[in-house]
Amino acid sequence: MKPTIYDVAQAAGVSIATVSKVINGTGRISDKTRKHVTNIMEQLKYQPSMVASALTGKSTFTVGLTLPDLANPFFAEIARAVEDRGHEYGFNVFICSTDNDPDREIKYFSLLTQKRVDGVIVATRTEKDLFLKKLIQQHVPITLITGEMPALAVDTVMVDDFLGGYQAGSHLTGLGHRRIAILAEDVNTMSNRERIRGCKQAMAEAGVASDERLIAAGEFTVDSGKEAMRRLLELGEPPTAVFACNDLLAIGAIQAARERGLQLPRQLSVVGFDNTILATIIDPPLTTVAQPIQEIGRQAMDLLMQEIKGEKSMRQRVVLMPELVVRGSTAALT
Amino acid sequence: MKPTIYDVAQAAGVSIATVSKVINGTGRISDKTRKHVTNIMEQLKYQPSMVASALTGKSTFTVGLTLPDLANPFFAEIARAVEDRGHEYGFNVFICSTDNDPDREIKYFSLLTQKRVDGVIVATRTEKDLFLKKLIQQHVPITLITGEMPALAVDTVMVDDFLGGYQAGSHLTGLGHRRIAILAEDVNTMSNRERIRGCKQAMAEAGVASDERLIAAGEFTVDSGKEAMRRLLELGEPPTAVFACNDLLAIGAIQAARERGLQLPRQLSVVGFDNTILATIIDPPLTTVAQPIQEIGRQAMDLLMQEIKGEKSMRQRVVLMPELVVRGSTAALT
DNA sequence: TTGAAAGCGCTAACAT
DNA sequence: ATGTTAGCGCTTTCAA
Repeated sequence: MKPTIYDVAQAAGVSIATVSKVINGTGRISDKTRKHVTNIMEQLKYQPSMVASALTGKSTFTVGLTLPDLANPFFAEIARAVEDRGHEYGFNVFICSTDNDPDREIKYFSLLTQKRVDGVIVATRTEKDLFLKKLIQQHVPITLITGEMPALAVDTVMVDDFLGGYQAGSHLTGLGHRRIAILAEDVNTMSNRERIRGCKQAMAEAGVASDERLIAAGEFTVDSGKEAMRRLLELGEPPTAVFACNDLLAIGAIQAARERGLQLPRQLSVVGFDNTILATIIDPPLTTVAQPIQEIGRQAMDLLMQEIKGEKSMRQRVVLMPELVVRGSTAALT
Repeated sequence: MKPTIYDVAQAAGVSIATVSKVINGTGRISDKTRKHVTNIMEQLKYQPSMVASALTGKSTFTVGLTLPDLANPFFAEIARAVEDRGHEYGFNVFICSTDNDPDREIKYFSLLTQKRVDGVIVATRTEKDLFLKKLIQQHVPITLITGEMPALAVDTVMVDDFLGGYQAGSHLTGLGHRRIAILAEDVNTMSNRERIRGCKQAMAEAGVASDERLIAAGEFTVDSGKEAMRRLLELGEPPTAVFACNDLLAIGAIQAARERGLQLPRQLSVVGFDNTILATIIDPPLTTVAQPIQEIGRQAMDLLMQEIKGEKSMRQRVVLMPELVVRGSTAALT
């Protein structure tokens, strides 16, 4: 059996209280006994049980991270960033891919709360924010990322989607494009709506009319982007440029264009969003609006930690700036 | 405060023992009280504390997953597969990216054991298997994936790397290639060694000499592959085909070839390994040796569960078959 | 069929 | 400076 605090107390000839104190560095212990106990602990390879200590009211040093799909490179990168910052705090993270399935969300919700996680970072968003509301109701510290600005008082870190869309739009209009299509994951998510709005704003400022027929929606997949682009290319007057609301869609668009025999970027310019590893892998390399993924993970964790430690009474919203990264998938209209 | 079993007992007018029994479906309880108690629990939104129950000797329903880097698409896909199977068992998974850094490994080891995880799936491998040995020593159930065949009695699920290499090699020689380069992540990992050996075997059988100067090693990154390929292309008699031990390296090779102005696959054939999402995104689409990622995750979890439940005395090694997926990055030598 | 009570490994007053 | 002890929320004999 694993040694307990009793075993080390006995072996050291002290009380368990003393051992507890040297473990936690609390109370006043003579240097001598401290060292002695420390030695014994090492000898016995003693590992304090966090489950026992959690039961006494201390935290579990565990947080949950819910996201749609860990296999999606964007979320994988987010998860890594969150994990890293968590690790610095000595926290572990439970990863929870929900596939946007309410049933999975509920199941994970129940597992997380039963395990008494100290908080959860939510990168999912489903109908009516049911998951979120349940968490709030249970007073679980939360921070929201990758998302909307919900009608709920919750810590949030987000990027300025409008600005990102605007950057994409200006880039394209600046290149002379006037028939600009937009590919969204789902026009109903606030982030996508804002990106679209930003893009349209840039177009309007450049005197470019936006054509609703050039706005297509789908899912967060390459195939969805490809399909949508195919349809757009069949239009009588096809677009000369596309702004896709994420890299996966942008890649689908590129593939569809290739399929049609178009030369990129000469005959079609494509701008993505996210700046995942995929943007550097596709040919031509994707011009895309970069999200500061590291920073998102870091800030999300930081906010959550403050919440957990009760260092903060006010909820806050951190808005990070996106940045257009110009690569080879965009060119001046010829 | 969150309601405890006492609150439920009191509200239901029964003892905590009774409540415990209806929670766990143990003992004999009359249908009437069972329903009554169940109602009360719902009313109070009672969630049994797994930390308390874990303290009484039950398991934590938690496992750890160690991998080099969650942001690497291959490992992200592995993680997702593991998570999914774990979820079916009602388990959560702690993700632990180590960057192959022994310090991080140790820190995670200590966190995982202190939290009394029920087991860990290890997809990392570092010097001297220190991490692994520590786990074994602590009697933590383990299963190894993505890896070697260690000189340790541990459950393992692996793919037949030799066969995978052989498939890649045969494909290339079958296409008429005779100058075949090999890009490895690290010639010292057993899996890479086996892949190389398999490829060489296929070459030998086709009467193709293998040239040690055409074998390059690097890291598990695109850049590393690009760099290695650049050097190979500067050789007096450059290769006409490359077998890369993973998709990232293969992509680097493709990019280096492009950089040189080579037409793919006409002037250079490339075969990867893993069949990650990247293989379908790169242009030309990558011919690659597919690892059955879902199956790996599933089997790993299954083995671990058996181990945890003590249903099995023997350690086993499950060997899965890889499968060559032919796409556009390979062509007959002209 | 139900309940009383002892523990699981630890923390935190409170004594000494 | 160190020890005693009462919990933390649950499971599990063992009685009733």
